[in-house]
Amino acid sequence: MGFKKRRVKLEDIARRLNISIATVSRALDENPRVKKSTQEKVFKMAKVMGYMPNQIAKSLSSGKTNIIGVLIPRYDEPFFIEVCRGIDQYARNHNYKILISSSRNSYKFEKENLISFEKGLVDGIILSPTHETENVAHLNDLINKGMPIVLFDNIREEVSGADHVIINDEKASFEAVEFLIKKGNKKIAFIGGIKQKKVFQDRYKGYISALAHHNIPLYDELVLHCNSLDREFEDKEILNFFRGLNISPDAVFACTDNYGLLTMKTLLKIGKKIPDEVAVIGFGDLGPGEIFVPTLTCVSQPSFEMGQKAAELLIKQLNESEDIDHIKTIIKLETKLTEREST
Amino acid sequence: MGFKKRRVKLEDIARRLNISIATVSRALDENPRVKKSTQEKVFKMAKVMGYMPNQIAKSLSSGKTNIIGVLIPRYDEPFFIEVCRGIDQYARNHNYKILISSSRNSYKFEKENLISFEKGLVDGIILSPTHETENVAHLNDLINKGMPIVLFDNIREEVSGADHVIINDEKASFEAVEFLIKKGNKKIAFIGGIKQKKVFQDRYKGYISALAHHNIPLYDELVLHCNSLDREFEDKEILNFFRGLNISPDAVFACTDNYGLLTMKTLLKIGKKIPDEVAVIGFGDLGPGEIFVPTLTCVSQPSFEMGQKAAELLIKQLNESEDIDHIKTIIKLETKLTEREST
DNA sequence: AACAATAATACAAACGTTTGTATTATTTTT
DNA sequence: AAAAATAATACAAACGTTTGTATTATTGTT
Repeated sequence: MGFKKRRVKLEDIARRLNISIATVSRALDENPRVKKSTQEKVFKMAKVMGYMPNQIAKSLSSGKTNIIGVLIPRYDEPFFIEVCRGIDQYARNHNYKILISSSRNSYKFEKENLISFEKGLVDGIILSPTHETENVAHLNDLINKGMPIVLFDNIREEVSGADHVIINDEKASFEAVEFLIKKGNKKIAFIGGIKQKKVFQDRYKGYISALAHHNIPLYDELVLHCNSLDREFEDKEILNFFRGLNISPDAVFACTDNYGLLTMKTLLKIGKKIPDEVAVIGFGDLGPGEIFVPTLTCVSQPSFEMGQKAAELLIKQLNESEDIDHIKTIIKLETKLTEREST
Repeated sequence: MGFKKRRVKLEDIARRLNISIATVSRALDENPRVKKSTQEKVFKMAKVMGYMPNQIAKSLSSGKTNIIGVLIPRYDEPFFIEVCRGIDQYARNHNYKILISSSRNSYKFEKENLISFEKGLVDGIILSPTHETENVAHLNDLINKGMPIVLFDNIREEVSGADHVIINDEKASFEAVEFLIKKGNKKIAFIGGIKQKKVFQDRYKGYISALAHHNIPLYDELVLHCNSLDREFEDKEILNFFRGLNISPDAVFACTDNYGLLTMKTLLKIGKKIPDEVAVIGFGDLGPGEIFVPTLTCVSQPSFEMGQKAAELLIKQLNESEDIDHIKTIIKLETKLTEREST
């Protein structure tokens, strides 16, 4: 004891069997160029000696790591975790692993992380750019250098060489708000997220156009764009919003599950009955909405599937010939409205 | 266009400057062996040519990847994500990245993932073994091969060479139950998790001994060990439990946040008032308990810190001399009871 | 100006694989 | 039994770094 064993390598097996390294390598690959009986000897010896291939050496030699880099804005958002699960599942089934990083909602960290990915650890990248990403030059650069990239969630259309996986946020919101309208609601509040994010812009557009389409007036007072990046502050922001209202809404369309839950919590706190006095719809549908009392009606977003699709697109890119320009693919997934007790 | 650019490497810089690769390498390292003026030339040229070091080649040469493998039983458990956040933060500050995998609560996948880690991609491993892990030979093997390992959460004391990061589950539970008792409750239900997990065993022990210590009878009927591995089934399991009770509990000690929330939801559904008729305590304290109405009193577990500590222990191991046997360290973190509306 | 001391750089092996080409061994053909 | 065809294996370069040692260039000393 006391000494870490030196790893056994191809050379060790080769020496023990008195054959060349190349033959050992090919034998383990079940390459037909090596005789069946030799192959068996090699396999047996490899097992006896506890051989474990060195992935790093393989990667250097092959130029592939079989690792997908995943960059999300934050960990504590079930949506992103669910997307990661989807990526992970698809990737694993196709012999890829995933390396997850968080940009912590910061452009600076996003760039840093991408640079670390660029150092060759990763064959391709799936990311949701942060809202701070105004300039997408770093992404275009990376793509020009030949790095396959897939964007999801907060996509940036200016990024030309990357595939996109999205949902139709505007349509989904339109339908959700229309649903509220058809239930007879006329003073519908909007709780959005960071304005700079395309998803939230689109959800706002959907809200606006649903109102317009049904000739319902839009009250600016009933619109909140949450700016908090942290769970603890969102809470307060929403409470203050509802406390400060002069118009009393009869429904709320919230742009995330969490906003939906916080809204319900706030409404209950100020003594409103849900759904009798105020109806609430959330967006995302990742579990907690089902636990709350009352349960939360949601726009159900196929998060897991988004991850799978993103991985699928990326792996497809990875298998494309290197000397043909990639043709951008955009996948738009369907949402549906899941009605529960809050409406 | 149409061709991915070949990456520029040290050799390219060397050729352009008419110097040797070794000098370029040392220059970029700011090694004093190279003349200041040369260093500057190299840096400039590296920048001009867009040099990006090849991490894989570095790793092969150095024998270190600066990647920590993290293996958790499931992604959709905020506790594990929070631990990962902690690991990530500490690791990143110490120039390590993390590679997260999920064993999906299966011994088979756990082994598979560990093998993939063993292939040299990872300098060390942090893991929470699944409840299915009866035999820890695979862990001991890995440790004997020299792989640094830190266990957290569902630790296995039989694993001798690995550090542990844990909380005092028994004590935390004892205190939580005692808290309920001191509030005058006498029929306290217990909602536990998978019996095979040490954490749940210990929480159960704490429950038992708190009752015993205060001479409160233990009703087997009031004890549930949830076996569901999936969110959707936990729900039903708990509902059925409460529906089937003959004794009506005046308090519930739930072994996770989620069980606590599901308990509250169920109690509200069957018309109980919380906390007036039934008090509820959860375990973990990772957010959702604060949103629910009423908010959930919890044993607060320092999940993020557990991750940080685990990373700290692992990185310490990684820096230990290779020819000295590692001395097992166990870190026990403190919990505290956070009182909210449910008690 | 010759020599030593030191600074700066170059050379080459190593990390553990893969893979194209060369070589040797075996089988087939005549 | 020799030549040709093919099967099996060995050799060596490559992947992009790092690093110990050898070499060359520069400076200082007398």
